[in-house]
Amino acid sequence: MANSTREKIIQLGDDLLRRQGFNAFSYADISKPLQIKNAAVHYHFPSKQDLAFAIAQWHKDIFDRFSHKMATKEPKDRLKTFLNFYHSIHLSEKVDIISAFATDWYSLGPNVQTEVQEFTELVIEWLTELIQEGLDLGQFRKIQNTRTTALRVLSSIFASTQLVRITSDQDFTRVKNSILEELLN
Amino acid sequence: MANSTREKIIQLGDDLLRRQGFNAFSYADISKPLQIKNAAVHYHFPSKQDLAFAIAQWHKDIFDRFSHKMATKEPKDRLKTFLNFYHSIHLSEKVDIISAFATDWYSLGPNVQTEVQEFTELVIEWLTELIQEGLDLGQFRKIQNTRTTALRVLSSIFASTQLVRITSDQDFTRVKNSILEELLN
DNA sequence: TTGTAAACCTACTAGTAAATAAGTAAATTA
DNA sequence: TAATTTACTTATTTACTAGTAGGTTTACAA
Repeated sequence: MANSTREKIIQLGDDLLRRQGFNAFSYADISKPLQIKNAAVHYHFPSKQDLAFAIAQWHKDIFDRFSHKMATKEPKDRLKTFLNFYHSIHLSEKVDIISAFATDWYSLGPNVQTEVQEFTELVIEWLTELIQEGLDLGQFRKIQNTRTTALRVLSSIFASTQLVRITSDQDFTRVKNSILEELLN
Repeated sequence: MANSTREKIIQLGDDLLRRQGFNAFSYADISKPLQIKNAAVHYHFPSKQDLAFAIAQWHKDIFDRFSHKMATKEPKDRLKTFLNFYHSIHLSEKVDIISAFATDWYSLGPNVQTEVQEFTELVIEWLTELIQEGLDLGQFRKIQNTRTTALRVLSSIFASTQLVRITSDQDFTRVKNSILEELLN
Protein backbone atom coordinates (compact mmCIF):
# COMPACT_ATOMS: atom_id res chain seq x y z
CA MET A 1 0.00 0.00 0.00
CA ALA A 2 2.81 2.39 -0.89
CA ASN A 3 0.48 4.82 -2.60
CA SER A 4 -2.56 4.56 -0.40
CA THR A 5 -4.28 7.79 0.57
CA ARG A 6 -3.15 7.29 4.13
CA GLU A 7 0.46 7.04 2.98
CA LYS A 8 0.07 10.09 0.73
CA ILE A 9 -1.31 12.14 3.63
CA ILE A 10 1.64 11.18 5.84
CA GLN A 11 4.16 12.04 3.16
CA LEU A 12 2.55 15.36 2.31
CA GLY A 13 2.11 16.14 6.01
CA ASP A 14 5.77 15.40 6.59
CA ASP A 15 6.69 17.66 3.71
CA LEU A 16 4.58 20.54 5.05
CA LEU A 17 5.76 20.01 8.62
CA ARG A 18 9.40 20.25 7.63
CA ARG A 19 8.96 23.01 5.08
CA GLN A 20 6.60 25.31 6.97
CA GLY A 21 6.19 24.02 10.50
CA PHE A 22 3.41 22.23 12.34
CA ASN A 23 1.26 25.31 12.96
CA ALA A 24 1.77 26.76 9.50
CA PHE A 25 -0.15 24.14 7.54
CA SER A 26 -3.79 23.09 7.68
CA TYR A 27 -5.84 20.08 6.67
CA ALA A 28 -6.83 22.06 3.58
CA ASP A 29 -3.18 22.18 2.52
CA ILE A 30 -3.27 18.39 2.51
CA SER A 31 -6.70 17.72 1.07
CA LYS A 32 -6.44 20.13 -1.86
CA PRO A 33 -3.31 18.72 -3.56
CA LEU A 34 -4.56 15.16 -3.01
CA GLN A 35 -7.94 16.17 -4.44
CA ILE A 36 -9.89 14.80 -1.54
CA LYS A 37 -12.05 16.57 1.02
CA ASN A 38 -11.06 17.90 4.40
CA ALA A 39 -13.14 15.19 6.07
CA ALA A 40 -11.27 12.42 4.28
CA VAL A 41 -8.08 13.52 6.02
CA HIS A 42 -9.92 13.48 9.32
CA TYR A 43 -11.13 9.97 8.51
CA HIS A 44 -7.54 8.70 8.44
CA PHE A 45 -6.23 11.02 11.17
CA PRO A 46 -9.04 12.25 13.43
CA SER A 47 -6.87 14.96 14.94
CA LYS A 48 -3.74 16.80 13.83
CA GLN A 49 -1.94 15.16 16.74
CA ASP A 50 -2.74 11.76 15.25
CA LEU A 51 -1.14 12.88 12.02
CA ALA A 52 1.93 14.16 13.86
CA PHE A 53 2.17 10.83 15.64
CA ALA A 54 1.97 8.91 12.37
CA ILE A 55 4.68 11.11 10.85
CA ALA A 56 6.98 10.44 13.80
CA GLN A 57 6.27 6.71 13.54
CA TRP A 58 6.91 6.78 9.83
CA HIS A 59 10.35 8.27 10.41
CA LYS A 60 11.14 5.63 12.98
CA ASP A 61 10.30 2.95 10.42
CA ILE A 62 12.38 4.59 7.72
CA PHE A 63 15.34 4.98 10.03
CA ASP A 64 15.00 1.38 11.11
CA ARG A 65 15.19 0.17 7.55
CA PHE A 66 18.05 2.57 6.86
CA SER A 67 20.13 1.36 9.80
CA HIS A 68 19.55 -2.28 8.91
CA LYS A 69 20.63 -1.71 5.34
CA MET A 70 23.72 0.14 6.53
CA ALA A 71 24.67 -2.41 9.19
CA THR A 72 27.17 -4.21 6.99
CA LYS A 73 28.93 -1.11 5.69
CA GLU A 74 31.93 0.33 7.42
CA PRO A 75 31.64 3.37 9.75
CA LYS A 76 33.26 5.81 7.33
CA ASP A 77 30.75 5.02 4.60
CA ARG A 78 27.85 5.00 7.01
CA LEU A 79 28.77 8.50 8.16
CA LYS A 80 29.10 9.73 4.59
CA THR A 81 25.71 8.30 3.65
CA PHE A 82 24.20 9.93 6.71
CA LEU A 83 25.66 13.32 5.84
CA ASN A 84 24.60 13.02 2.21
CA PHE A 85 21.09 12.23 3.38
CA TYR A 86 21.01 15.55 5.21
CA HIS A 87 22.43 17.26 2.18
CA SER A 88 19.41 16.11 0.17
CA ILE A 89 17.12 17.43 2.91
CA HIS A 90 18.65 20.86 2.69
CA LEU A 91 18.40 20.89 -1.10
CA SER A 92 14.66 20.23 -0.89
CA GLU A 93 14.20 23.32 1.29
CA LYS A 94 13.07 21.22 4.20
CA VAL A 95 14.60 20.92 7.63
CA ASP A 96 15.43 17.78 9.49
CA ILE A 97 12.44 16.10 11.13
CA ILE A 98 13.96 16.28 14.61
CA SER A 99 14.45 20.03 14.52
CA ALA A 100 11.01 20.46 12.95
CA PHE A 101 9.44 18.70 15.91
CA ALA A 102 11.75 20.50 18.34
CA THR A 103 10.67 23.97 17.28
CA ASP A 104 7.00 23.07 17.55
CA TRP A 105 7.61 21.04 20.69
CA TYR A 106 5.02 22.76 22.84
CA SER A 107 2.32 22.28 20.21
CA LEU A 108 2.73 18.51 20.43
CA GLY A 109 0.72 16.18 22.62
CA PRO A 110 2.49 13.93 25.16
CA ASN A 111 2.29 10.75 23.06
CA VAL A 112 3.76 12.53 20.05
CA GLN A 113 6.53 13.92 22.24
CA THR A 114 7.35 10.44 23.51
CA GLU A 115 7.47 9.07 19.97
CA VAL A 116 9.81 11.87 18.88
CA GLN A 117 12.01 11.30 21.91
CA GLU A 118 12.33 7.62 21.08
CA PHE A 119 13.19 8.38 17.48
CA THR A 120 15.80 10.96 18.46
CA GLU A 121 17.43 8.61 20.95
CA LEU A 122 17.54 5.98 18.20
CA VAL A 123 19.47 8.33 15.92
CA ILE A 124 21.86 9.49 18.66
CA GLU A 125 22.60 5.89 19.68
CA TRP A 126 23.14 4.87 16.07
CA LEU A 127 25.60 7.73 15.64
CA THR A 128 27.32 6.95 18.94
CA GLU A 129 27.84 3.32 17.94
CA LEU A 130 29.04 4.36 14.51
CA ILE A 131 31.65 6.63 16.05
CA GLN A 132 32.73 4.00 18.57
CA GLU A 133 33.18 1.45 15.78
CA GLY A 134 35.11 3.96 13.72
CA LEU A 135 37.42 4.56 16.64
CA ASP A 136 37.91 0.85 17.25
CA LEU A 137 38.77 0.29 13.61
CA GLY A 138 41.16 3.23 13.62
CA GLN A 139 39.17 5.01 10.92
CA PHE A 140 38.22 7.88 13.20
CA ARG A 141 40.16 10.25 15.39
CA LYS A 142 39.34 10.34 19.09
CA ILE A 143 37.99 13.77 19.95
CA GLN A 144 35.83 13.57 23.00
CA ASN A 145 33.32 11.35 24.70
CA THR A 146 31.51 9.41 21.96
CA ARG A 147 28.00 10.60 22.83
CA THR A 148 29.25 14.20 22.91
CA THR A 149 30.79 13.73 19.49
CA ALA A 150 27.55 12.18 18.25
CA LEU A 151 25.58 15.12 19.64
CA ARG A 152 27.89 17.59 17.97
CA VAL A 153 27.69 15.85 14.62
CA LEU A 154 23.90 15.70 14.85
CA SER A 155 23.43 19.27 16.02
CA SER A 156 25.93 20.68 13.54
CA ILE A 157 24.31 18.96 10.64
CA PHE A 158 20.74 19.66 11.50
CA ALA A 159 21.29 23.23 12.48
CA SER A 160 22.87 23.66 9.08
CA THR A 161 19.69 22.68 7.28
CA GLN A 162 18.12 25.64 9.07
CA LEU A 163 20.99 28.08 8.93
CA VAL A 164 21.46 27.82 5.17
CA ARG A 165 17.91 29.07 4.71
CA ILE A 166 19.26 32.35 6.02
CA THR A 167 22.84 32.39 4.77
CA SER A 168 24.09 30.59 1.68
CA ASP A 169 24.14 27.19 0.13
CA GLN A 170 27.92 26.97 0.41
CA ASP A 171 27.75 27.16 4.17
CA PHE A 172 26.09 23.75 4.30
CA THR A 173 28.84 22.10 2.28
CA ARG A 174 31.41 23.80 4.48
CA VAL A 175 29.94 22.32 7.64
CA LYS A 176 29.42 18.91 6.07
CA ASN A 177 33.03 18.66 4.93
CA SER A 178 34.27 20.02 8.23
CA ILE A 179 32.54 17.20 10.10
CA LEU A 180 34.18 14.61 7.87
CA GLU A 181 37.61 16.22 8.11
CA GLU A 182 37.36 16.46 11.85
CA LEU A 183 36.53 12.81 12.36
CA LEU A 184 38.46 11.04 9.60
CA ASN A 185 42.04 10.06 10.04
CA MET B 1 10.95 54.29 26.99
CA ALA B 2 12.12 50.93 28.29
CA ASN B 3 8.68 50.00 29.56
CA SER B 4 6.48 51.50 26.88
CA THR B 5 3.65 49.35 25.53
CA ARG B 6 5.48 49.10 22.23
CA GLU B 7 8.55 47.73 23.98
CA LYS B 8 6.46 45.32 26.03
CA ILE B 9 4.81 43.97 22.89
CA ILE B 10 8.18 43.38 21.26
CA GLN B 11 9.55 41.59 24.30
CA LEU B 12 6.49 39.41 24.74
CA GLY B 13 6.36 38.75 21.01
CA ASP B 14 9.99 37.70 21.08
CA ASP B 15 9.30 35.41 23.99
CA LEU B 16 6.36 33.76 22.23
CA LEU B 17 8.20 33.52 18.93
CA ARG B 18 11.09 31.69 20.51
CA ARG B 19 9.03 29.54 22.83
CA GLN B 20 6.23 28.50 20.51
CA GLY B 21 7.04 29.66 17.00
CA PHE B 22 5.74 32.45 14.79
CA ASN B 23 2.57 30.67 13.72
CA ALA B 24 1.75 29.31 17.16
CA PHE B 25 0.97 32.60 18.86
CA SER B 26 -1.71 35.17 18.16
CA TYR B 27 -2.27 38.84 18.89
CA ALA B 28 -4.56 37.70 21.70
CA ASP B 29 -1.60 35.98 23.36
CA ILE B 30 0.05 39.37 23.44
CA SER B 31 -2.88 41.62 24.30
CA LYS B 32 -4.23 39.52 27.18
CA PRO B 33 -1.14 39.46 29.43
CA LEU B 34 -0.53 43.15 28.77
CA GLN B 35 -4.18 43.87 29.56
CA ILE B 36 -4.80 45.81 26.40
CA LYS B 37 -7.05 45.06 23.45
CA ASN B 38 -6.20 43.19 20.29
CA ALA B 39 -6.53 46.42 18.30
CA ALA B 40 -3.95 48.17 20.49
CA VAL B 41 -1.35 45.67 19.32
CA HIS B 42 -2.38 46.39 15.74
CA TYR B 43 -1.98 50.08 16.44
CA HIS B 44 1.72 49.60 17.17
CA PHE B 45 2.26 46.82 14.64
CA PRO B 46 -0.38 46.90 11.89
CA SER B 47 0.53 43.42 10.70
CA LYS B 48 2.24 40.44 12.27
CA GLN B 49 5.03 40.92 9.76
CA ASP B 50 5.64 44.38 11.21
CA LEU B 51 6.00 42.81 14.63
CA ALA B 52 8.42 40.20 13.30
CA PHE B 53 10.44 42.96 11.69
CA ALA B 54 10.59 44.91 14.95
CA ILE B 55 11.72 41.81 16.85
CA ALA B 56 14.51 41.21 14.34
CA GLN B 57 15.55 44.84 14.59
CA TRP B 58 15.48 44.67 18.38
CA HIS B 59 17.89 41.74 18.33
CA LYS B 60 20.22 43.61 16.01
CA ASP B 61 20.29 46.49 18.48
CA ILE B 62 20.90 44.20 21.44
CA PHE B 63 23.69 42.39 19.65
CA ASP B 64 25.21 45.69 18.64
CA ARG B 65 25.36 46.85 22.25
CA PHE B 66 26.63 43.44 23.31
CA SER B 67 29.48 43.41 20.82
CA HIS B 68 30.50 46.95 21.72
CA LYS B 69 30.60 46.10 25.39
CA MET B 70 32.64 42.98 24.67
CA ALA B 71 35.09 44.67 22.31
CA THR B 72 37.75 45.24 24.95
CA LYS B 73 37.63 41.73 26.43
CA GLU B 74 39.88 38.98 25.16
CA PRO B 75 38.62 36.32 22.71
CA LYS B 76 38.49 33.51 25.26
CA ASP B 77 36.22 35.49 27.58
CA ARG B 78 34.10 36.75 24.72
CA LEU B 79 33.47 33.17 23.60
CA LYS B 80 32.61 32.08 27.12
CA THR B 81 30.18 34.95 27.56
CA PHE B 82 28.61 34.07 24.22
CA LEU B 83 28.16 30.42 25.19
CA ASN B 84 26.78 31.34 28.61
CA PHE B 85 24.29 33.61 26.91
CA TYR B 86 22.99 30.64 24.96
CA HIS B 87 22.95 28.58 28.11
CA SER B 88 20.53 31.06 29.64
CA ILE B 89 18.35 30.83 26.52
CA HIS B 90 18.09 27.11 26.84
CA LEU B 91 17.24 27.35 30.54
CA SER B 92 14.31 29.64 29.75
CA GLU B 93 12.85 27.01 27.42
CA LYS B 94 13.29 29.27 24.44
CA VAL B 95 15.32 28.69 21.33
CA ASP B 96 17.82 31.01 19.74
CA ILE B 97 16.24 33.82 17.70
CA ILE B 98 18.06 32.81 14.53
CA SER B 99 16.77 29.26 14.56
CA ALA B 100 13.31 30.52 15.51
CA PHE B 101 13.23 32.66 12.39
CA ALA B 102 14.84 29.91 10.32
CA THR B 103 12.13 27.35 11.07
CA ASP B 104 9.38 29.82 10.23
CA TRP B 105 11.36 31.20 7.31
CA TYR B 106 8.64 30.73 4.69
CA SER B 107 6.09 32.52 6.85
CA LEU B 108 8.20 35.67 6.81
CA GLY B 109 7.88 38.55 4.39
CA PRO B 110 10.87 39.61 2.27
CA ASN B 111 11.80 42.63 4.41
CA VAL B 112 11.78 40.52 7.58
CA GLN B 113 13.93 37.92 5.83
CA THR B 114 16.44 40.59 4.84
CA GLU B 115 16.60 41.91 8.39
CA VAL B 116 17.18 38.41 9.77
CA GLN B 117 19.85 37.76 7.16
CA GLU B 118 21.68 40.93 8.16
CA PHE B 119 21.49 40.03 11.83
CA THR B 120 22.75 36.49 11.20
CA GLU B 121 25.66 37.72 9.12
CA LEU B 122 26.51 40.12 11.94
CA VAL B 123 26.74 37.26 14.42
CA ILE B 124 28.74 35.02 12.08
CA GLU B 125 31.19 37.80 11.32
CA TRP B 126 31.54 38.62 15.01
CA LEU B 127 32.31 34.97 15.75
CA THR B 128 34.70 34.73 12.81
CA GLU B 129 36.65 37.76 14.02
CA LEU B 130 36.66 36.43 17.56
CA ILE B 131 38.15 33.14 16.38
CA GLN B 132 40.71 34.87 14.19
CA GLU B 133 41.83 37.04 17.10
CA GLY B 134 41.99 33.99 19.36
CA LEU B 135 44.23 32.28 16.84
CA ASP B 136 46.46 35.34 16.46
CA LEU B 137 46.87 35.59 20.21
CA GLY B 138 47.59 31.87 20.50
CA GLN B 139 44.60 31.33 22.74
CA PHE B 140 42.82 29.11 20.23
CA ARG B 141 43.80 26.04 18.31
CA LYS B 142 43.64 26.17 14.53
CA ILE B 143 41.03 23.72 13.33
CA GLN B 144 39.72 24.77 9.95
CA ASN B 145 38.85 27.82 7.97
CA THR B 146 37.72 30.51 10.42
CA ARG B 147 34.27 31.02 8.95
CA THR B 148 33.70 27.27 8.94
CA THR B 149 34.68 27.11 12.59
CA ALA B 150 32.36 30.01 13.33
CA LEU B 151 29.52 28.26 11.52
CA ARG B 152 30.12 25.07 13.44
CA VAL B 153 30.18 26.86 16.78
CA LEU B 154 26.99 28.72 15.94
CA SER B 155 25.12 25.72 14.56
CA SER B 156 26.24 23.44 17.36
CA ILE B 157 25.15 25.83 20.01
CA PHE B 158 21.85 26.81 18.55
CA ALA B 159 20.85 23.32 17.55
CA SER B 160 21.47 22.37 21.14
CA THR B 161 18.86 24.79 22.42
CA GLN B 162 16.41 22.80 20.28
CA LEU B 163 17.77 19.33 20.82
CA VAL B 164 17.66 19.50 24.60
CA ARG B 165 13.91 20.03 24.42
CA ILE B 166 13.80 16.44 23.20
CA THR B 167 16.71 14.82 25.00
CA SER B 168 18.12 15.94 28.31
CA ASP B 169 19.49 19.01 30.00
CA GLN B 170 22.93 17.45 30.36
CA ASP B 171 23.31 17.24 26.61
CA PHE B 172 23.45 21.01 26.37
CA THR B 173 26.28 21.29 28.87
CA ARG B 174 28.11 18.50 27.06
CA VAL B 175 28.02 20.37 23.76
CA LYS B 176 28.90 23.69 25.36
CA ASN B 177 31.97 22.29 27.09
CA SER B 178 32.96 20.39 23.98
CA ILE B 179 33.07 23.61 21.98
CA LEU B 180 35.32 25.23 24.55
CA GLU B 181 37.63 22.22 24.81
CA GLU B 182 37.90 21.98 21.07
CA LEU B 183 38.94 25.57 20.61
CA LEU B 184 40.97 26.38 23.69
CA ASN B 185 44.65 25.60 23.89
C1' DT C 1 -28.38 -11.71 -2.36
C1' DT C 2 -27.78 -9.49 1.77
C1' DG C 3 -24.77 -7.55 5.19
C1' DT C 4 -21.00 -5.02 6.51
C1' DA C 5 -17.12 -2.31 6.70
C1' DA C 6 -13.78 0.73 4.45
C1' DA C 7 -13.17 4.99 2.23
C1' DC C 8 -14.84 8.49 1.12
C1' DC C 9 -18.31 13.05 0.42
C1' DT C 10 -21.67 16.85 1.62
C1' DA C 11 -22.66 20.06 4.69
C1' DC C 12 -22.02 22.07 8.77
C1' DT C 13 -20.40 24.04 13.54
C1' DA C 14 -17.91 26.54 16.83
C1' DG C 15 -14.04 28.80 17.52
C1' DT C 16 -10.10 31.65 16.38
C1' DA C 17 -7.10 34.26 13.25
C1' DA C 18 -5.48 38.75 11.53
C1' DA C 19 -7.02 42.99 10.40
C1' DT C 20 -10.01 47.31 10.17
C1' DA C 21 -13.35 51.22 10.92
C1' DA C 22 -14.83 54.50 13.89
C1' DG C 23 -14.81 56.62 18.13
C1' DT C 24 -12.58 58.62 22.61
C1' DA C 25 -9.64 60.47 26.28
C1' DA C 26 -5.48 62.55 27.33
C1' DA C 27 -1.38 64.77 26.21
C1' DT C 28 1.19 67.82 23.11
C1' DT C 29 1.82 71.58 20.05
C1' DA C 30 0.64 75.99 17.56
C1' DT D 1 -7.30 78.10 23.75
C1' DA D 2 -7.93 75.53 19.56
C1' DA D 3 -6.00 71.96 16.73
C1' DT D 4 -3.70 68.00 16.38
C1' DT D 5 -1.55 63.78 17.59
C1' DT D 6 -0.85 59.67 20.50
C1' DA D 7 -2.50 55.75 22.40
C1' DC D 8 -5.73 53.47 22.96
C1' DT D 9 -11.15 51.04 23.03
C1' DT D 10 -15.44 49.11 21.11
C1' DA D 11 -17.32 46.63 17.76
C1' DT D 12 -16.99 44.25 13.52
C1' DT D 13 -15.46 41.78 9.35
C1' DT D 14 -13.49 38.33 6.57
C1' DA D 15 -11.24 34.31 6.29
C1' DC D 16 -9.75 30.24 7.91
C1' DT D 17 -9.15 26.56 11.62
C1' DA D 18 -9.84 21.80 13.43
C1' DG D 19 -13.30 18.86 13.98
C1' DT D 20 -18.05 16.32 13.37
C1' DA D 21 -22.63 14.31 11.98
C1' DG D 22 -24.65 11.80 8.71
C1' DG D 23 -25.16 10.13 4.02
C1' DT D 24 -23.10 7.57 -0.24
C1' DT D 25 -20.34 4.45 -2.92
C1' DT D 26 -17.66 0.47 -3.52
C1' DA D 27 -15.88 -3.94 -2.59
C1' DC D 28 -15.73 -7.98 -0.38
C1' DA D 29 -17.68 -11.79 2.66
C1' DA D 30 -21.42 -14.78 4.39
